[in-house]
Amino acid sequence: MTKHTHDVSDLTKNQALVMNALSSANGPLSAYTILDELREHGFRAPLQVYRALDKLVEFGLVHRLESLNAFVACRHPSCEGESKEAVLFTICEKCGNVQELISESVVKSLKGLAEEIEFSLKESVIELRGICTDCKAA
Amino acid sequence: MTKHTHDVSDLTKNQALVMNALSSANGPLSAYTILDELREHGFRAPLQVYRALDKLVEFGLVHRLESLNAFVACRHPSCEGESKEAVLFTICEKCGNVQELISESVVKSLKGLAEEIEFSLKESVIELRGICTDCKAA
DNA sequence: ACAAATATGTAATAGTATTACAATAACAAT
DNA sequence: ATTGTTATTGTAATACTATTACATATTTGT
Repeated sequence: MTKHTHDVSDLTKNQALVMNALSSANGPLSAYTILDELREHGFRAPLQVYRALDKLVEFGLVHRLESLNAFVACRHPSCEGESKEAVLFTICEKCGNVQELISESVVKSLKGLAEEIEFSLKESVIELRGICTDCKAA
Repeated sequence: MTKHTHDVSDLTKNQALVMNALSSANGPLSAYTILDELREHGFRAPLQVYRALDKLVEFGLVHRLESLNAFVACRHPSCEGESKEAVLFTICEKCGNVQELISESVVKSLKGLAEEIEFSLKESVIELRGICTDCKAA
């Protein structure tokens, strides 16, 4: 890998297929859902999906939602690079809607805490579960 | 359930066995590891573990680590009640050590963010991945 | 004692992810 | 252009995590 940023043209065939499936979805997808969607494109085994996902996550183009065992395309064009400590998600437990955010104030308090306890922070998993605005209104 | 707090004497037989397995472990355990440890006490099926874990998590006596698919006994005596929005974990990717913390500053920024975007926060999943002090030293 | 609610036992199945091995394609350096 | 190297792909088998369904037993409240 010579470059440190990635766009679709950098991706291999399988990576591009998985990326496309996630980008055109309007929410998180499980690996096996992606597999089923890509069978018509020749996918036959879970590993084809997991390998592509591994790379896409590494590139910062895709995020894994730990509490959902699912994956979403990144909405922040700038997620590549050092933002693995900063991204957070809200997950509506009613409608399933997922929002991706970066909060400077959260990042700051998190990094402050890490420093305080001398923990060398590499990556943050922050998933806020609750009810979104729309569902509260309804 | 008439009371809102729980100690070991409130627990059923299976809940107490699972709680004890987690309490005497020095780190997170997977459900199936717990199952294996409790076979000698008569456990035979995953569901016996999962049902107990569900309750223990509900009581606030046990936390689930989403990024590890594992469970830990709560170290904060006060985790029962409204702290599901506040607890966070550091996970050392080298030695596997897990530390449970509550940071007022993190909680505050998180709640501030939730309010800002009108998200009704029920529960926070916060798992900080990195290298712990001991492993950095070594 | 009885009904209702809670807890348990067991089997089967569903969902998620990895290991192992073989083959192919991409690519840099001679 | 060939060779050696690395990255990617294909495929099968397996391991790990979690839930559904159904039967039985225990506890609790009246």
